[in-house]
Amino acid sequence: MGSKEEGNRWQMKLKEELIKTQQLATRLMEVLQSGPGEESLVDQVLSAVSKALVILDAEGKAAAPLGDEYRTEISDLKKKKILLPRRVGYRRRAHPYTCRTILAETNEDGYAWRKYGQKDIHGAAHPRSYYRCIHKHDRGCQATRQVQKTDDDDSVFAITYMGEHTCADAATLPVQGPRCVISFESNAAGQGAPSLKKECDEEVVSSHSPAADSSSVFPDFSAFMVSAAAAADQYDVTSVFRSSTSSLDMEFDPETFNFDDVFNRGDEYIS
DNA sequence: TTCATTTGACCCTG
DNA sequence: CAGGGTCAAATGAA
Repeated sequence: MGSKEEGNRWQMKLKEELIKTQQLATRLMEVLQSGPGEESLVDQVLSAVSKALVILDAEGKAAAPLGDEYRTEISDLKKKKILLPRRVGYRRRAHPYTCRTILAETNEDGYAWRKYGQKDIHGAAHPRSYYRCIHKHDRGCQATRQVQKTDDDDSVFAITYMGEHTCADAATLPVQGPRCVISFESNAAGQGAPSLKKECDEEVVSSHSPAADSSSVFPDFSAFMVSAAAAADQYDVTSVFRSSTSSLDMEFDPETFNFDDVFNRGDEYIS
């Protein structure tokens, strides 16, 4: 095809355009001072562009087309840690979503999760597993969860949900929520409890506090209520619907109530 | 061959 | 610097 010189020219041009795009996205992010959705989108754009630049730089140095031979070379460089692009757009727990922790007998909740990591946690008997929604990439679903067996009971999972599913449809909606042994409430949620991480307005779902969004954790909320009540029959389940101790001081009819509304409003209150 | 999980390294926050 | 969250290559299962 073209000469080496021509190849370099289009690479330069491409790089120029990518840099321009990167700058524009950066400016856009500043302008937006945006909500999570837009910010994450801009992040993705920035990340993609930065990665492209890294690749382009690598390719450019070799000034050769991307043949298998060259790919192997890059792979080798990576192995030797000579060519390791810094993770761009890497943001930990940057999402402003709420966290909810429950205890459940199973880590199955009907959603499709992809495990992306596991860590031994300091002082904990069991490792913590990290899951994200399988639709993170194709639908941009930001929901993640952490699953860890409790120290005192191997059969009970402490599951922390972060973010909500934005991928929900008939194919992904769970048939039934997890069998919940018990769930807690930190009534300090929104009151700045010192133990709560700043970056995560942790809201621990309570059997007493259904007004907090339980639907994202247990889309089949009534099933959750029944199992929770069965597991802890000392709870006055009916009282939860009258509870005024929750962060959302409101009454509702569980038959007709729209949990999505609660969640959305809940976010406003929480954040 | 494809896809999910494992695992070690990277990176951020306190 | 330690601890923990995330990434992505390696590996294994279907």
